[in-house]
Amino acid sequence: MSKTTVLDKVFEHFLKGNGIFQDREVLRHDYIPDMLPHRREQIRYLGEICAPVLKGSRCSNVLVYGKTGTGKTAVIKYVLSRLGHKACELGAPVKVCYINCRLMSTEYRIFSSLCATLDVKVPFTGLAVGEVFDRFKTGLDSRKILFIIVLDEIDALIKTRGDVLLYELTRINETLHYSKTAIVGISNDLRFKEFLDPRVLSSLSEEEIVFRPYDAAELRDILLDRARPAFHDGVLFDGALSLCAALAAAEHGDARRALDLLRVAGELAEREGSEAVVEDHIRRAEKRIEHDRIAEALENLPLHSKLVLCSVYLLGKAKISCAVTGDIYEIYCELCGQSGLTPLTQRRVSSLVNELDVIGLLNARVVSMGRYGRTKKIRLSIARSIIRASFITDDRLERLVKYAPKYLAEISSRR
DNA sequence: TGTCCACTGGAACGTACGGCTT
DNA sequence: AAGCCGTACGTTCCAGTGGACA
Repeated sequence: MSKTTVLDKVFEHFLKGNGIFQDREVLRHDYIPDMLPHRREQIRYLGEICAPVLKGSRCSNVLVYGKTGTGKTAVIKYVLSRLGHKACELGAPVKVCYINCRLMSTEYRIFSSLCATLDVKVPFTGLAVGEVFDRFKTGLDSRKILFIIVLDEIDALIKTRGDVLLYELTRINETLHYSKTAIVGISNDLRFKEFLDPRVLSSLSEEEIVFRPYDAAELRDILLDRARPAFHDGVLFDGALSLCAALAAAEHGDARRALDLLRVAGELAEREGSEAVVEDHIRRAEKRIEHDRIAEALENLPLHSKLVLCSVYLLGKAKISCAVTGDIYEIYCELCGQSGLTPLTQRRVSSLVNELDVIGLLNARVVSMGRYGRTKKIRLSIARSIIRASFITDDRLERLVKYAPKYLAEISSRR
């Protein structure tokens, strides 16, 4: 059968399908609905905090906390978008800039993105950060506006770059004559305040709003609200919806996860030509999401991280389930030799192991083995089959996952 | 109780690179 | 074209560490 025929059939099947979805976009996390159930209190409070800008005064800086999928970003975008409309009606000079600090990982990018909102031109790279900050300040002051800066995932900024940028931003009003700024910081990490300079903290947290996790019943309401426009009538079984809410509630009440589950389950049902989304679809969606997350992480790893992971894989395959840094480094060096690469230093490999631990592909724990030294015990935190399946498609690694390192025999004889 | 192992992890520094300003 | 800057990725150095063992 030619490829075109196969694809034709796929498209035909899709077009003829009974149509599970009415509008699947409603289930994406960046979709902001007209109603945000169970967040009335937070919406009202944030509205009260921001309202002064409509009368030309600066509003307080706000820190917003809550775990992922508790509606922080949605509420803030919702309130600020309404505020923007109202300001427009009244002719109040208000401008809002939303920045995700994890995506804009450097000070330079953050300042240049602030400049972009104000139509101040700065090069993509090449200027000193101080220079970009000065251009931002001058540009802002000349526009005579109230500027609200939303810094989402603000904890990412502190962990990587310290709080110099926040210090500068919180002090900026002292040097502005005609414009004023307010900062809305959003954090998933409740402990992030501990890392802040006290001066920055006191200025940044003039107001605080906490978003507690949703419980299963609340998640159910949210899903119900979204499912109505997302699915055709009678397609979604009640049990499936409840299961979805229960699974997400078990994982710290994450609405984002609940929506993902529902969307993927719908897509599974659609592809199968099912007439309804049932509990089994939800369970399979859960597995699919986890599998995709890992597969994507594996695919995007740099080569040396893949070699480190491959070393742990080979140790696991040889029934050495909990290896130490030294073992892994020996095998990693062997694999480098096999690939004609110069190995990185053990120090660097140790950092790579930590990075793999953070992503959740490895589990690394520092242990002391008495007079046999202090090291890290490292094991895989994902199934070996996933690694094999991913690496086998990579020309450089295909041979290595089948390789039998000489060092393995040495370890086995030692134990 | 002191020694010693096998590292850990912080800090400083080096190199390559892309892109801007002068 | 030279100089400067930020970023990414790496090396080198070294003080610090927890606990088994003599």
